[in-house]
Amino acid sequence: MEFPTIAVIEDESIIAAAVAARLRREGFRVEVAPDGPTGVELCERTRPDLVVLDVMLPGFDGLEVCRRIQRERPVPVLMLTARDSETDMLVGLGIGADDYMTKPFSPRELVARVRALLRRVRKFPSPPDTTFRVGNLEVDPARRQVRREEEVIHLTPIEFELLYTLAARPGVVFTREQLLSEVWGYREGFGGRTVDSHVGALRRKLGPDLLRTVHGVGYAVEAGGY
Amino acid sequence: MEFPTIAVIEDESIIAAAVAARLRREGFRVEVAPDGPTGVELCERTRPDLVVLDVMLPGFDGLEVCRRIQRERPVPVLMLTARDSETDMLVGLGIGADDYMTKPFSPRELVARVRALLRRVRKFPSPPDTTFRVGNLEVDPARRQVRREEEVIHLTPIEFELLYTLAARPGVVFTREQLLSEVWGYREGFGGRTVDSHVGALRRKLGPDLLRTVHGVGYAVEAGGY
DNA sequence: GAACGGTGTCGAGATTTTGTAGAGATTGAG
DNA sequence: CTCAATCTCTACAAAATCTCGACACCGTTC
Repeated sequence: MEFPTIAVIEDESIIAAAVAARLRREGFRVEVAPDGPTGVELCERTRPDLVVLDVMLPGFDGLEVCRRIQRERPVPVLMLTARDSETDMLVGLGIGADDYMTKPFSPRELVARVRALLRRVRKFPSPPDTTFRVGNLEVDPARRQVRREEEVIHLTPIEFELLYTLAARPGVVFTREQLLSEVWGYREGFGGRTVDSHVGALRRKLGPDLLRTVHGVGYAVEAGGY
Repeated sequence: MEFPTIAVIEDESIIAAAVAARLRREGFRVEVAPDGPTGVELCERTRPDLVVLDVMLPGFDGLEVCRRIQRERPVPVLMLTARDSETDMLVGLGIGADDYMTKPFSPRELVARVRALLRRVRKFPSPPDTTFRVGNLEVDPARRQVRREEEVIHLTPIEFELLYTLAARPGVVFTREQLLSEVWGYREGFGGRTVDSHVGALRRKLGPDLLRTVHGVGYAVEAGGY
């Protein structure tokens, strides 16, 4: 059984990277193109099941790309816009996009909408949000819950996302920058000790041994069930 | 399967050498050019998958180079700048670079960003951060860990980098200068017994036989499994 | 085997990085 | 609007790490 392929057409690499990483982690196959022409070519070649498309692109813009790929065959398009007013304008124009998101957006929201769109066309099942274990914890993305011995541990949204991101690849070290872009989605002028604070919060709630600090690099969850 | 080619356009040879050596060690193919015109010519000829580009170059500067190679075909560009303010200016100008690094930078960070950019384009897989063995040690770059019989040996960031650099080419002798530029990234007015100290620390932690002193030259890891 | 420069080692600051509490901003519900 | 929850970020303390000089020792050369 093949899971859906998503094409991401977006020129700002930091956004493209965050979106792609997130979608891959959720189990989708992802292809990325940095401009209009490449994007169209990519869609022709890989025939994705859904397209995430920035309106503002080098080459020719998102509207043109949308038109061209829809000309080939119908495919759901989720369009990224810079401002709400831009969205209104596009809707007014009757462009064939199926959903819109305004930047900045959270990666989680994007995944939710991708799943919703795919559900709507119902051609493919989305990859499941499987519950998995790390140490003595159960991480349940569908319910956005973490449990220890049947006991639900309350986490805030960001705490959950952070844990989910790290725990999905035990032992792998993530830099603060990577975490910012994967968990928060890129927004600029951002940083400070924010990541550290949330790591601290997780340690308070989950115990001090789950999250390992890698001095000078970043954080990782303990690989060996700690 | 071919791994990506990286073009490095940088006039300070000590930096160019360090960057090239490091990227090659990670498994990339690397081409170097020392000035703008040569750089453009190099890109046309070798069609690299990514360009590392100094802003300050003889001939014509990085901006011009960036424009010219992008005119040919889209290719991710990682730009090196001397100061943060310079980065801000470039971002403001909307030059088509995909990421920026301010000197001095650590070679490790550069590799991380190169990998991130390539992951985005996903046309080519980066060479893997594979775990390898040297003697009875396992060196695991993704986890930034060294293990002996499943036992993790804690190394500081510099210790890890130093070992990684030396162990990646067993038997090859590195001078202190080479190590300074490959491990530390070049900074001037630097030296003293710093390298020796860290070699000492490694010997304490890993045993006295792994690192061989080559009198009057430098250090190497024992080639034959010691 | 004496002289000389290279090397091993220790440890004292200096520096960098991290942990953490809490103020203020922000968001969302009612 | 008010209240509660959550988030960001500053400030400071604590921890980890780094640099480099002093000095003893070693290798090489003559």
